Amino acid sequence: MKKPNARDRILETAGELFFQRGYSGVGINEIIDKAGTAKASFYQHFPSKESLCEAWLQEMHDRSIDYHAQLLDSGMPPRDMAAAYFTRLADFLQAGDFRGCPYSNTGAVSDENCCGIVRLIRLHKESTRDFFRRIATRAISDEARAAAIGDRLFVLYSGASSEAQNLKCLWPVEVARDAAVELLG
Amino acid sequence: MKKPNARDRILETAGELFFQRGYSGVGINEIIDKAGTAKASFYQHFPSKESLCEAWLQEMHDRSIDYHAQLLDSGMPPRDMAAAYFTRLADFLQAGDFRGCPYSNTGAVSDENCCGIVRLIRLHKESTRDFFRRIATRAISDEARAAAIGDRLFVLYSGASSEAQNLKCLWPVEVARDAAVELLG
DNA sequence: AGATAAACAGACAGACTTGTCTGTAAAGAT
DNA sequence: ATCTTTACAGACAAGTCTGTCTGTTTATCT
Repeated sequence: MKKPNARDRILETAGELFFQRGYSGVGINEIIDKAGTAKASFYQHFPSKESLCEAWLQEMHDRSIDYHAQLLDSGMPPRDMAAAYFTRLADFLQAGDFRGCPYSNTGAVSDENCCGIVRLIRLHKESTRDFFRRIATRAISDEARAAAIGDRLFVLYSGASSEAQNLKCLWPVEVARDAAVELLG
Repeated sequence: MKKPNARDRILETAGELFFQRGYSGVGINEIIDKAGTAKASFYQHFPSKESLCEAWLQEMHDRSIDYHAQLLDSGMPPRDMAAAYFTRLADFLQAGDFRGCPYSNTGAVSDENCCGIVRLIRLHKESTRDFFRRIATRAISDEARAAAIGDRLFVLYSGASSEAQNLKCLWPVEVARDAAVELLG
């Protein structure tokens, strides 16, 4: 019987619900019901729904940073790294019912005054761009060309997530993976 | 003094607001206020908010079909067609305060039971994919290869819109355009 | 002029939302 | 044993939302 503290239960439950139905599609009442906590407990740990969202994005971002570092340290050739990344993306999307990128989805419903959320989205996106640039740098000697190819991989990755969500299918990810392999091969 | 009928005013106002702040971020009361109509008039023309959204998506889709046909009939070489398309996308995003793709943004907040909306999003995305495949077919003789490159252009296009929105900048579109030119050149 | 259609104004219902508040129960620490 | 922290339960405020309703005004057509 897992019984972590209330904060962790809230964060985990909110993460699942936010991912599945979007930040604006889930209310606090549902979160605390499913997490089995009282509303007062919620507001003891999070000053607002927005700050809960920030904690969720931050947690995913931390995990993403770990994964990027792990992949870059794996010793694989860059082409295989990119292929592994896209294969994992395909698994992730399929497992999550093609809900796409949580950051982009959250960004689509948060206006400019949610500056904490917007900041985290931008942070994560820039860090993912940087990850792809690092991969490209290992495959391409010309520095400027490597940066351009890295950005290209990043754009392909984003489009693959987005269209897999819209079309509820996997081919955009496969297309992006093939393109990435060609660009790095 | 333009004074179209109430339905047109509602549709135009809703279009601007949906685009700017997202489908779920705009209420009917605001729409009818800004359109200068009564609520009863709204429900005389649209049975629900969802059907208003469908009318909006349909209208944009029709315009998009026209633009695609016009571009394909322009007599430009395929590489220039794609370049023109991405340049226009950049203008569109900049003019609209980097709000990204209305279809993807709407898809991010509509669940599966909004089946009319989901259908239109899928329709539009498939039609855009088809547009890129047609461009690729004119530049690449091998049929299978052309289809694959067309899909790649489509994924680049989607990623460019999405990341231009997230990062509030234009470089993803420029990256996608350069990649498209390379793929077709 | 009289009939018909369309748009007007706006109250209202019912169900949601976030966030605050009061009070209670169960732990662990000194 | 008492004190403090943490969590529980849930009512409540104040506002939002969509959609329905009654009734009035304006315009067009015959």
